[in-house]
Amino acid sequence: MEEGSLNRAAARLRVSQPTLTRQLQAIEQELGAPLFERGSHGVLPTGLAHHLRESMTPVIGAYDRAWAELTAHAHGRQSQIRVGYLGLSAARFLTPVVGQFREIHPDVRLWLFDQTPGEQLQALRKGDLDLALIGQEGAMAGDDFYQQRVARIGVIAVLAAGHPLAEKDTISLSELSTEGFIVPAESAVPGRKLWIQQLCRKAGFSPQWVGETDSVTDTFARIAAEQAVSLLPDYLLQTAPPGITLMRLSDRCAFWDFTLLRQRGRLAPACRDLIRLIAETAKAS
Amino acid sequence: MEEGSLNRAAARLRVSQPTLTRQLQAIEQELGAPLFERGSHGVLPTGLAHHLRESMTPVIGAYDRAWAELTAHAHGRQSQIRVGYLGLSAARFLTPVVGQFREIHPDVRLWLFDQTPGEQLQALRKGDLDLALIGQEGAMAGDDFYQQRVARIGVIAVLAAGHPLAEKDTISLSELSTEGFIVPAESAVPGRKLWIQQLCRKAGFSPQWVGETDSVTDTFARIAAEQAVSLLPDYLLQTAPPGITLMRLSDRCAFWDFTLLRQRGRLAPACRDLIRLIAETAKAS
DNA sequence: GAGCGATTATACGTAATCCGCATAACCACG
DNA sequence: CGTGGTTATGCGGATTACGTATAATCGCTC
Repeated sequence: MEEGSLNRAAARLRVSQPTLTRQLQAIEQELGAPLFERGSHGVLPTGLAHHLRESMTPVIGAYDRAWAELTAHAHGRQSQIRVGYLGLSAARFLTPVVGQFREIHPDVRLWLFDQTPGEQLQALRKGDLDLALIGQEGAMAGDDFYQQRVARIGVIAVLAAGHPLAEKDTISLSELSTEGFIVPAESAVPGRKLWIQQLCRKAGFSPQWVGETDSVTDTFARIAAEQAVSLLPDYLLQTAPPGITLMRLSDRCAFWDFTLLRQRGRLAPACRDLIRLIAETAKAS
Repeated sequence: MEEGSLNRAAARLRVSQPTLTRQLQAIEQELGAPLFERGSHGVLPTGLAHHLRESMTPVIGAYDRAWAELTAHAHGRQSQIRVGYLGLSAARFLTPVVGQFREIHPDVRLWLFDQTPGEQLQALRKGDLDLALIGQEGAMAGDDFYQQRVARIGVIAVLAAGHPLAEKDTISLSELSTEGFIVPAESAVPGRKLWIQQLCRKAGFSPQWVGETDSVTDTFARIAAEQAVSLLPDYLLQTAPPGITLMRLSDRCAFWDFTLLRQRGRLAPACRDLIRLIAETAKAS
């Protein structure tokens, strides 16, 4: 259209004139109508040609931009990192890291999403997250993502404040063998029930389930109301609400693995730095 | 990504597995990073693959929609017709047609653009118009568009109300031979000056130019102020403002061709109907 | 531990595609 | 009626792309 002549257009496109003629014929045949009218003076665009240019120019632009973004990503120049985390773990593991990371990579946008482990896994599967910070329930993800243990932390028992065991100084897992356990729903925290089950098995008993909840707040409320118990990772130690007593388990074998899941594939430098910072912070604490 | 296996994906895409493997390798090489991690269990998508799907899905969707629209256009199923017209000619030639057309093609969107002939030509060249309704200045478009004379109408002289010739009953072109002519700028109405020049030549004289204007309103104002004259198509006969007298020329050879320009290429049925209606209306009036 | 079933990667021959050169056909203009 | 411009076409060669057959690998089961 700009040259008004297949000859000149072919020269500009670095192909021969017969080639361009045939390519044009192919498109016209596929469309079902001519794009140019030929004459001894050259070619004149039809309305269809104008229409094609108008509608395809933005498509090509969008493609080029997307491709540029993709190659940048492929070469490790990531413009954003999307991290999912469990709200209550952020204070200890994530908050201190954000500032340091921004200093190293001020041009990389850091998105933080407060999500349950179940939501994080779903987001990873959809490709909406690059990194997920969850407990060892990450094992439920199977081989779909890379896993890395960031820290191994203790376990605390959750008791109603008036519970007899709440009066003691220390508590061991076996003392909970006759209690009723409350666990979060499998959809919210996949694998948590299994984890408690295995812990109890090590302590020599099989836990008795008395209910499922949707959130930590809900867990606390029901434990206070129903005199039930549960087990949680110990970063929640300082967050006991009124009516709830949190006690660290004395069992050595009772631990909770803080796990980082990341999307498969090459690790961008920025992402590597972020993971390093998180791992260091977790180890130090 | 949906199948989790090159074998199953190849079957779905109706190609052989080696072919799909090589196509994937080609894209990965061009990107510079793998899209999948291979294993004996099948393939697992990397973060880059997720990114690619996220960014390319809308591009492909936009392409498909644009292509569908294009083939529809190519097969004559046009969803819109964009018509440029000269504001003052609409009442006589275009307004009556719009209603009739809407009855025949209620699903075709009719866009009407009030533009000077110069703007219309420019819009045609950009592909922003399908049809243009102008005077015989359309000849200036050269071979870029199809031309069709819609009607041949008379010419009127524009005189200041106090002008001596304004007192007469009839007027012929030769009586204007000593007057000063005002014409619209070439950019606004290309060819108008040439047309007047040729008319005067037929009448045996060469017109004397005293100024250029940007609009009909401006033309009227300057003619009233400067006692100049001009020539216009006679559909403006009823629109004389105070201080202006409009008189039909008695010369038989003085006429103005009302011309329809249309984009090159196949003529869609809806567009053909619209043109037919315009031509009939013009002929009847 | 051997074998089976599944996976992806590679080798190779063939078929199809695509390109450029040469040339034909056409037109406007002088 | 040639001449310089245009686009279209025939043809040979090089490249590409595909499918079949096969290799290499891995996990699972017996």
